[in-house]
Amino acid sequence: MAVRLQDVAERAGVSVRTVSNVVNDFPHVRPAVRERVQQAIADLGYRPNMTARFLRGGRTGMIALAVPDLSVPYFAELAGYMMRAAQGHDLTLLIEETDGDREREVLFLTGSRSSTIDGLILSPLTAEAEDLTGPSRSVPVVLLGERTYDEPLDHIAIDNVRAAREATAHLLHLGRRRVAAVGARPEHDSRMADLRLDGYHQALAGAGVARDDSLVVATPWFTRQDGYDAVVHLVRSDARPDALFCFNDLLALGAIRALADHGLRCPEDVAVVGIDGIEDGAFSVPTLTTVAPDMAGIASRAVDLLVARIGGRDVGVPVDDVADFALVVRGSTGGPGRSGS
Amino acid sequence: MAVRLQDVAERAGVSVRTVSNVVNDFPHVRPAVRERVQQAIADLGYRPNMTARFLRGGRTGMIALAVPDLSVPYFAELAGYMMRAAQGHDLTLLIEETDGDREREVLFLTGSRSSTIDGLILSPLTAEAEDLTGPSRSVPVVLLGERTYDEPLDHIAIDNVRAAREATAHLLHLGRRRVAAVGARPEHDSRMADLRLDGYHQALAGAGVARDDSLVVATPWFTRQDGYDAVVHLVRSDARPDALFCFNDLLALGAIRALADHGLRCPEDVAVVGIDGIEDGAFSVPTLTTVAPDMAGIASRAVDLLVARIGGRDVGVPVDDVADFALVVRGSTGGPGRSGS
DNA sequence: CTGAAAGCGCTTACAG
DNA sequence: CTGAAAGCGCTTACAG
Repeated sequence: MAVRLQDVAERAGVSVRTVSNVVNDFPHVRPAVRERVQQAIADLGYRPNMTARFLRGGRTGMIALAVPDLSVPYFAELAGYMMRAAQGHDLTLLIEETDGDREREVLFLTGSRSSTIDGLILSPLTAEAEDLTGPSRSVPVVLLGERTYDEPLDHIAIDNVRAAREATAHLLHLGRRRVAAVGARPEHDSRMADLRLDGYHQALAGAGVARDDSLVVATPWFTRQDGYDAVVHLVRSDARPDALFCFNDLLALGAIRALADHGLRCPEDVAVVGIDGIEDGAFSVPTLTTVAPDMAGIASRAVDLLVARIGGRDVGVPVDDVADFALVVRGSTGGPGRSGS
Repeated sequence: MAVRLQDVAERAGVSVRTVSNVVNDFPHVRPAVRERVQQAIADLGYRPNMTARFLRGGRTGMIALAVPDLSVPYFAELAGYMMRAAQGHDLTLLIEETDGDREREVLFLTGSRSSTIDGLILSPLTAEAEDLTGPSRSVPVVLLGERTYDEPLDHIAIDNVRAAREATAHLLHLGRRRVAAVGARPEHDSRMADLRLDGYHQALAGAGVARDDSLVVATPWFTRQDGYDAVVHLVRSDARPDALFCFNDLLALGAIRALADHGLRCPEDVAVVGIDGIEDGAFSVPTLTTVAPDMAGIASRAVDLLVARIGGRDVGVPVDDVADFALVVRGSTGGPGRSGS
C-alpha cells in the first residue's frame, strides 16, 4: 500500500541509499540523478515514513507540553506560544491535559508513552521529585511554574514575590488601605500561593499598612467560581475590603462578577488586580488590571532549553530561569476601560 | 542504553516471543514463566518502545485535532473534551493550531507528519476538497464545523440555521424589535456565517419583523475586538438596535464591553445573545445568554467515528452528523446574573 | 506452550 | 559518487 524508499529506488533505477540522499538533501548526488529521483518521488507520491525514521534515528521529533487544564485561558494561550516556539525548531508539540493528576503528569516520562517524545515541558501540580529524576525518567524535562524541588531541575517562572508585591503596591498607591488577598492556600499549588502571599505582605509592610488576616481569603482552586465565592465570603464576613489582589485573572474575573451581583462598583468601591495577563481581561467589564508574564519569552526559553538538553549540548547545571512580567493598568483600578455604566 | 525485549528475555531465560506474550497479556503463558518475566521486566525497568511497535503494527495510536486557534476558548474547551474522548479509546491526541492556514490544516494529511497519526479531526477554515480527498490523503478525516464540501466526507456540526433562529427568536420574544446580527461575512468562515444569517432572517420573518440591513454588521473575524468594533459601528451609524444576536460568544463579550463604554445598559438598553456556550459567558458582567452546543457529544461522536474509520469498520457512507445544542438564558437577556450595578 | 527468524521502512558505516 | 547490507525494537506466522 504505502510507497517505500525501495519503490522509488527501483523506479529511478538507483539504490535506496541514493534516494535517501536526495530525500535528505545530502550533497554529492549528480544533478541528473537527483532529478530522476525527484521525478520518481513525485510520480509515486512517496512520503517518508516518520515512524521508521524515528526508530532508526532514536528521536521522534516530538516534544510534549503537559498542563493541568486547557480550558484555563492562561494555559491555552501559553500552549499557542509553545506551539509556535516548537515549530521554530521543527518539532511537533504534543499537548497533554493532566488535571493535576500525578500519574498523568509523568505519563510521558515513565509511562508507556515515554518512547513517543524527545522531551517534556511540564507545569506540575502534584508530581514528586522522584517522578522527575531517578532511573525511570527517560527524557529531558523543563518545569514551568512555582512547584519547586530540592533536586536540580530546569525550571522557568516569574518572580512571584515581586509580581505580587507590585500588584499590591499598585492598589496601595491608589490610596486603598483595605486590600484583600484572594487565593491563599489552594489545594493545587500552595507553593505559588505562598509566594504571592509573601509579596502581598511585603507590599503592605512597605506602605506601613498593618496586616489584617480577615482580608486573606483561601480558595480551593483558581477558578472564576472560586473568585466569585471569595467575594461572597468577604461580603458576608464584613471585612469591607476596598481592593482585591487576586492571585490570578480567573479569580479576579469571578470576583468582578460577584461584586456586580452585590451592588459593589468596580473600581469605585472595590478595585481589582489579577495575575496572568489573559486576553479575557482586556474585554471584561470593567477591563482587568493584571500582571502579565512574558508568555512568548517563557515559551521560547522553555523550548530552547529543552532542545539544548535533548541535543546533549552543555547548557551547564540546571537552569532556574526568571521570566519577565509587566503590570498592565486597566479599568478595574481606574485605568482605561472603566465600566461606563 | 535502552532496555530491549531481548534483554528481558535473556534475563528471564526465555525467548523474546514469550516476553512479548507477557507484555501484551496473551494467554497460554505458564504462571511461573509469566512471573519470572515480570520480575525481569521490573528488575530492568523495561518499557516497550512505542516507535518500534508502531512501525511493526502500522498504527501509531495517535490522532490529531487541528483547530484554528487554541486561545479561542471554544476550541480550547473542545480540545479538552476531545482529549478525554481519545483517552477512552487509548489514543493519544495531538493538537495542532492551524491559524486557518491551508497548508497547516492538511499537514497531517499530506505533509511529512502524515505517517505520525492514524486519523485526523479537522476544523477547517481554508482547506479545499482536493486536500481532503485524492490520493495524497493517507488517513481518515472527520470534519468539524460549517465548512462543507461536495465530496462525501464525515462531518459533525450543529444545525446552525436552527441555532441562529432560536437565538434570535429569544430576543424577539422579549419584545425587542431592532435586533442586530453581528458577524456577517467574516473572512474566515463565510459559510457558517451565512447559515446563521439565514436563521436570523427566518426568525424575523416568523415574528413578522421587517428586515433592516443597517442592522446586519459584517466583521472580519469572530474575536472580542471584532464584537467591540461592531457595536462602535452600530452606535455611529445610528442604527439604534435594542438587541444583538452575535454569531459567537467572543463577539458577544466584546460587544458587551463596547456597550459599557458607550453608556448603554445591558440588557435594559440592548440585550445580547451569543453562540458557543464558553465558560467566560457564565461569569461576564452581565452573564451571557448563549446557544451552547453539546461539546462533549461532539467530541465523543467525532472520536468514535474516527476510530471506526481507522478500524476499517463499516460505518456506512460518510456521516453528516447533527449535534445537539441548548439555549442558556442568562443576564444579558434579563435572566439570572444581571449586572447589578 | 515456546523458539528461531523474518520483516515493518528507514539510515548509515562499509566497500568499491 | 553509489551499491549491498546491517540494524533500530518490536510482532507474528511458522515450526516444533
